[in-house]
Amino acid sequence: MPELPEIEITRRGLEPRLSRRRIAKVVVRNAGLRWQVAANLPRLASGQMIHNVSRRGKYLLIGCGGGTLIMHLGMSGSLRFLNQSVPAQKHDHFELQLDNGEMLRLRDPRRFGSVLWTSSDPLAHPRLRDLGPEPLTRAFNANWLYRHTRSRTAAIKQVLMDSHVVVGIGNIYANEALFHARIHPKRSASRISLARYEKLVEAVRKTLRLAIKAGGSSLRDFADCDGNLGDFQLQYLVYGRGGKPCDACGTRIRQFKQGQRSSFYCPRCQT
DNA sequence: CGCCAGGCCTGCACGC
DNA sequence: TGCGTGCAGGCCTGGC
Repeated sequence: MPELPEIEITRRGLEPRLSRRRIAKVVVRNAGLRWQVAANLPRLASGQMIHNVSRRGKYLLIGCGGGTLIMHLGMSGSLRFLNQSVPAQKHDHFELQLDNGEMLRLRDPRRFGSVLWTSSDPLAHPRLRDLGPEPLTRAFNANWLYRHTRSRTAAIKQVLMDSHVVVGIGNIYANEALFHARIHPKRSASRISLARYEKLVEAVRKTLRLAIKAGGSSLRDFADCDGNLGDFQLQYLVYGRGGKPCDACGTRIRQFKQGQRSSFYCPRCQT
């Protein structure tokens, strides 16, 4: 489900309600996530005071006094605050019970998500240390993209979705951003000018900001940690619109497979 | 039944 | 030899 906007929406919901709370108990109902949840994680995280909730790419970082809980929502994960008396359902795999009777529960039908614990610098964790810049910071800019694509033959869409180049952009937002930048998803990344990369950087930022503002995209099951749905799917200009007319010129939106993912573009607007 | 779905790691083959 | 790179497969469940 979640790309950067959805994770950021989740983070904003978690921060005020987790900060300065103590983890009373950790419950692992099903350790079989993307990576097996470590057997000692409940012992390490229990009793910890939570200081802050941050985000790195699509990873949520719950910063505690003695370490950091790192969570990834995979394709189908979502987090929800519930009263501890609410019974767990089939795909509820993990929960943090807090010292105020509240509980944060992870639901993830496909189990591509993960829950990790590190007692050292979370940014040095093997899953995080090689990640590219955050797209909403100045470290992500046209020069960076230009430099990193000189020797690459890959298509620009696949480069945008490569978390070593830039984090947080998944299939939906890659499609949408390329439409805004008027760049064909199949265009070789090495054959894009610096000027066009300037446009693309702005398009990525605009797309992500608008999505965050709309509460993210709720296609099937994404909801924030209070169960509220996002609206951004109503603003899609190409994603999921194969065969429908382009908003800008009326040409039919085309769809094709690129690296096993669906790509959508307007053959007239995007070159 | 087959295909599709918001992610991303791993292993392999290739070319420099 | 050792890389960076590109590509396919795999992990899962659910919905159409």
